[in-house]
Amino acid sequence: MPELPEVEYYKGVIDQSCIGKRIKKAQVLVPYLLQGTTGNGFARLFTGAKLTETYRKGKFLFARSDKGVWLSLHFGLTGDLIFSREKEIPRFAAFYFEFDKGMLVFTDMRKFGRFGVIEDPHDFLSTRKWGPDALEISKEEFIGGIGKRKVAIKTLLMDQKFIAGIGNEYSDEILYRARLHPEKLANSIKPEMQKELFKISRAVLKQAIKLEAEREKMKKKLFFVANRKAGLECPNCGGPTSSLTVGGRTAYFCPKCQKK
DNA sequence: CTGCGTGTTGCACA
DNA sequence: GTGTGCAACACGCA
Repeated sequence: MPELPEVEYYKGVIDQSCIGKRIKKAQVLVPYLLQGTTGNGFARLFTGAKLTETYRKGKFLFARSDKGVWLSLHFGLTGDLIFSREKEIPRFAAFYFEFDKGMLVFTDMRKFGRFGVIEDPHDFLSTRKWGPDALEISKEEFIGGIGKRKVAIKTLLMDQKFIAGIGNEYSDEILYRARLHPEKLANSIKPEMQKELFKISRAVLKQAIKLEAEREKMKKKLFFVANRKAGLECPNCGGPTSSLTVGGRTAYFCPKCQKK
């Protein structure tokens, strides 16, 4: 679930509720998901600290502490970040920061997410060879990449080393809007459509951010993000939607509207 | 009970 | 180097 728009929303959660406030207590509940230090080390590092700024790239989120390190977050499949004013600790909480009024909680039911302590986000990302963020990549780089890769366009859009931030759901939405078949080879896309695809990618992500990546709000406007099933009525042609495995992932699309 | 899945990594193979 | 396919991670749900 958490792709670029969701992570951007989580960035806002920290920005609006946590920046500049003293962390009264930091606690790790699922050390299995923690990287770069131990549960105790993490607790010691953040208890008494203040978060000073956040930075998102692709599906990664970072928050700087005034003690000179950064918190790194990756949401995996089911990671979630909430600011809660309740007393009890939410189910599946992996760690929390307690503030004067409320707590920031990272939950992850399926435990594919990760959190940790790092020195510097840029070093961290460059060692993993992450590509530019989907909202920051230049038109030239986007088009250049598409032109020379002989892979299914869906696979390329989801390739984090090409562009960071787009996952299975938003890639389906982008291709639906561009009327491109998910299996169409990237290097077979015509120049006009390359430009169009660049525009549409940005538009889809920005629209989702505007809707706070909320399923309910996206239901009508981002059809394949919110509706992941075959046999549904395509909002455009009324025909049934279909599914296909592309690059090991399930693609939902409309076979009538999206041609190779 | 079986199969499936929103993400990433690593590895075998063509 | 390029690209593909799969397994693994953990867990709820249909």
